[in-house]
Amino acid sequence: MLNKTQIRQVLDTMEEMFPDAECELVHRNPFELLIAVVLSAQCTDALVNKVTKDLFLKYKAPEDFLAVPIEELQNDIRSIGLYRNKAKNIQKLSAALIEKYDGEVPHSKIELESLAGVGRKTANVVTSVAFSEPAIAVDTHVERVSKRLGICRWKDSVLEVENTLMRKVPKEEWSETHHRMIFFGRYHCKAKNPQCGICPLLDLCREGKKRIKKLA
DNA sequence: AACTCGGGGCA
DNA sequence: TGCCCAGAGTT
Repeated sequence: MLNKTQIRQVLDTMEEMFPDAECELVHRNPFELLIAVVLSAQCTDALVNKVTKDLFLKYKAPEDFLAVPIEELQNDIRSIGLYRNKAKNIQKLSAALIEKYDGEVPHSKIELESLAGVGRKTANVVTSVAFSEPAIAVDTHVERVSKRLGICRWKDSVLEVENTLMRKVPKEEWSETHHRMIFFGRYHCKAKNPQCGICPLLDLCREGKKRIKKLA
């Protein structure tokens, strides 16, 4: 297991590799952010950005999503995949916002997770990005990278990975850490073809060294 | 813990 | 073509 000093090195190196690692969603208001993140499940953020660009010209508030038949909403988000579930969730979620939260996006993770289509990761991202409450949303990239590097154990659950990261990373860096690890995982420490041969973190990486030895 | 939804992107 | 994706809900 990596100690705090080693994790410090890891994060600094990731920042050098991906200096621009930041979420484009930062510039949205809380409602648009929530919708965008719900839509982003199992598809790339590039695609989400493309779709939401037009989407938010038409739908600006929860009422707007309820004003159309579900087939129309489905069609508007069709290219994003999983669109039937997502359209249904967005209408349910919009109704809940109006009924329970006066049309506003709630701030607490518990309330957010009670909304249709919003799970732990989405709630983390929204509280972190929209309300500046520190959080580390553990997705597949963060989990894989943490396990390969030895920041946590292989068999750790998502929740354990999250707790370990929160314990070992200073709170004010949780949000950046999340984005750095995602970029690192997506473009470098890939699930299928990790770039261990050219990885500046190889010396620190348990799995990477194993992998290199195996290839040799 | 495993399965499903699903079109787009990439090899 | 086939495989995977910045997930959540259900069984």
